Amino acid sequence: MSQPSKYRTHHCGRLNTCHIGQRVLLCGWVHRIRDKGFITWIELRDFYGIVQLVFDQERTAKKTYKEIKYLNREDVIQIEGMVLKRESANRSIPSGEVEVLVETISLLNKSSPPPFTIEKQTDGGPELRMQYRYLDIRRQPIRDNLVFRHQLVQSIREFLWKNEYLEIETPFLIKSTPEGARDFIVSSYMNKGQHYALPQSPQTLKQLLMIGGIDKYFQIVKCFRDEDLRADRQPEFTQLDCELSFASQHEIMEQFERLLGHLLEKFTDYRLRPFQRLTYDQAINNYGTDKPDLRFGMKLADFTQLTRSSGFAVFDSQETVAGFSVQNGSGTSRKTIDEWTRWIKRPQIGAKGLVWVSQDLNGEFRSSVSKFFGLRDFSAWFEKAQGSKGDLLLMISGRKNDVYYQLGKLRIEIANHLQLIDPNLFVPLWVTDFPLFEWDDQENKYSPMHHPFTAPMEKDLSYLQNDPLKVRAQSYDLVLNGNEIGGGSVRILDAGLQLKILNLLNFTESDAQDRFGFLLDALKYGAPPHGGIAWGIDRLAAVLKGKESIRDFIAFPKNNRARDLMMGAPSALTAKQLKELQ
RNA sequence: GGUCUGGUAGUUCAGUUGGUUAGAAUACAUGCCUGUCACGCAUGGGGUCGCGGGUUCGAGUCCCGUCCAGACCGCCA
Repeated sequence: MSQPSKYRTHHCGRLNTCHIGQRVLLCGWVHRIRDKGFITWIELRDFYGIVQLVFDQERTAKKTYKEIKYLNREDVIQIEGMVLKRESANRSIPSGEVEVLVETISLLNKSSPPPFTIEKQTDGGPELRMQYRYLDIRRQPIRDNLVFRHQLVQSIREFLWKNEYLEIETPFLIKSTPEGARDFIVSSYMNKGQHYALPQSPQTLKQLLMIGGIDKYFQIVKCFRDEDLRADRQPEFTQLDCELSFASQHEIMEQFERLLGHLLEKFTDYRLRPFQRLTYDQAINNYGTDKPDLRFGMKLADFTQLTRSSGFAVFDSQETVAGFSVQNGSGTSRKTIDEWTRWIKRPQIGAKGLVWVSQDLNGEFRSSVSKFFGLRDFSAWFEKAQGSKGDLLLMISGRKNDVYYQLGKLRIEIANHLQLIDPNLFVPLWVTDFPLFEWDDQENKYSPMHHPFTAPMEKDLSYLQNDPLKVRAQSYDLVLNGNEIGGGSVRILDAGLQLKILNLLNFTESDAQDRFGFLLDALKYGAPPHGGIAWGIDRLAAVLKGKESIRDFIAFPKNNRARDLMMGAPSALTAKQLKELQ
């Protein structure tokens, strides 16, 4: 047994009927005061929960009873008293059957009135909560999120340790690479005029570990990208980074499917394995996105051939006509359809309009395009979209890529609107067979869909020279409920092929040597076949709790503009600091 | 870089067609209350209507600019 604490003998939230009759010493924050005149209750809160303290004119010493008049919310106090069974229990908290009759109280530290209430449902807005993040962390929901994140990370570590993965730290001060995201730059005082970059991911380093003979590596590590933020994107974020030697794509996927399956079983009601698998093309053609949410239906269907030469210019003039059917949607009001139409015409989505066909329960069709199409057309479309009586068909025309993107977005919007998504459901899947490259319109060049070290599929190697966009990659994404939570690939093993890929990505031979020479060299010295995967830990935690924003799963997040509102970072350097770097 | 929404009491918000002294809830302070648990009741203090300019007899309200916050697009190998 360790020494008894000078501060406390028990934790507030953990007191229960077992402790009745015991004298206890407790510490915590004054959560709420209910002063009834003859009797006063104070809710005392610590990390473990809340317990009710009781003071009254009969049982409490006059001196103590006077002292509590000066207490305020969030004051830090220590009390000594006796645990009693409550006259009227509060079933909504674990300690609700007992209360502590206080004998002595001491004020350990005074608190100013907090700018927002420290409650489950606080009255504070997001900006204020960020500015006083330490107060926000006192609130149960944020504390629960941090506890959950801890448990998640512990479970991942446990699993990987058992499977002989070695946890190795890689450096944060590394060399800047011009591909990919914008680097955060760190100046060097020892090497004036030169700069480190913070890693966007330990990608090259973990490959070098494999070349160094490490068999299985993992790291739970911060990564840094100086790009604009989103609700699910922070400039510094935590990755589970893994790499394996002598492992095929199949084996890597199998292992990490087991890991996610294990986590889902531990933290959710989900039990189903194996995970579904879709190729990139299937994902796009069926769901309009490479990270589909499979918790609901509404698969996309292509109507281009079925609508040709009808005289309806909106369809005839466009590359693609596609859509999906909404089950039991035939009763949808014009007002709602108009809302969806407006939603999809917003500049962020960019559709030109929305065509609808509804079939009521008697099989009668109504449509916004009845002038151009008839019963035979409508029936054929419904059949294609696997719709039936009582359903509503929604269609968009335009350029193929745009149409599928827009339908993908609309599909999710409607599922949310109609509450088709069961929040307790978790549907993971793998997406494979990604293209190795995509065409970058702005820069007018190829860019890697994953990263430049991803191995092409061997059967597609012949396209590399003449039709690089046809080359598929040995890469895979792990998707959960419409969120990309991980991605990985088998890596290029051959220095010559690696150089060739870098050339295709507009690196001259000397650029490639300058930036990635260390890796190209290392590949010449017996690199083992290897590959790996990286997961976004912040996002995984948020998705498992059914939340869109990752900010409440990070103790001290940054805001929309990458600012830390609490400490006021980033900020200007002093003249002295700047001078030292020159 | 762009689109949209918002900024009024410590906090969350309402504020009509431009018109008297800008409201509510909550928080805070004081008092009352014999078992509360979001306790209740009474009273009170609390405002640079983000900032700058313009229109007007008159602006929280209309116009222009700007700053800040949030969501999204671009971006994020």
